[in-house]
Amino acid sequence: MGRSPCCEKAHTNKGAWTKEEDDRLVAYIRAHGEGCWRSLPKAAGLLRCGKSCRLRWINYLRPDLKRGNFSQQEDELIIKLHSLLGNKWSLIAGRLPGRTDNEIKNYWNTHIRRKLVSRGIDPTTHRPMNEASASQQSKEESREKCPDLNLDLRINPPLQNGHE
DNA sequence: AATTGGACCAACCGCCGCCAA
DNA sequence: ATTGGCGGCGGTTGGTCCAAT
Repeated sequence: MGRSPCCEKAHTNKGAWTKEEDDRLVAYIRAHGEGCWRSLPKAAGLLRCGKSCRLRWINYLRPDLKRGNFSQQEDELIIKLHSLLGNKWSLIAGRLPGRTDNEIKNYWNTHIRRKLVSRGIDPTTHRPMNEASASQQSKEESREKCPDLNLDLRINPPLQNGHE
């Protein structure tokens, strides 16, 4: 038997969020902060599963989100970080203030991947298409190529926005 | 004007690691 | 030492928009 579902699916909404649901979620988190996602929906009066609330908040409702087009600098940074970290979107997002892992993942898949391919660069290995091998070595090389990048990755405490 | 195919993006699914019991 | 619940992550899907035909 698999693990039990994270919530009572029969009593939860799915799909796009309504304005009212957004308002409820924002109001609740402003008042109580990000706490236990599992119990949040009930406490906030939402017919959603906790995971859905968390995702909506992190990817869309958080007040510190930048949104809008990616700048050229962000573009280059994502490519550099991806060459070093691979598909570790959350780590990459941690280096781009105001951007979410989901947003970066989408942006990578729709824009950057194609851009690299059109340049003849393999988006997985970050090497010219005709030398698909030696990906491990490439990581070491790119580390040397990007000494400006602070790769001392660490976990920071959550931003204290003083949930107004 | 209608159709269609691709691009984009929000949201879901399923797995994994951590940690408390 | 084991187990089950939870949060978090990456992959994927599905709906919407828009440009090309």
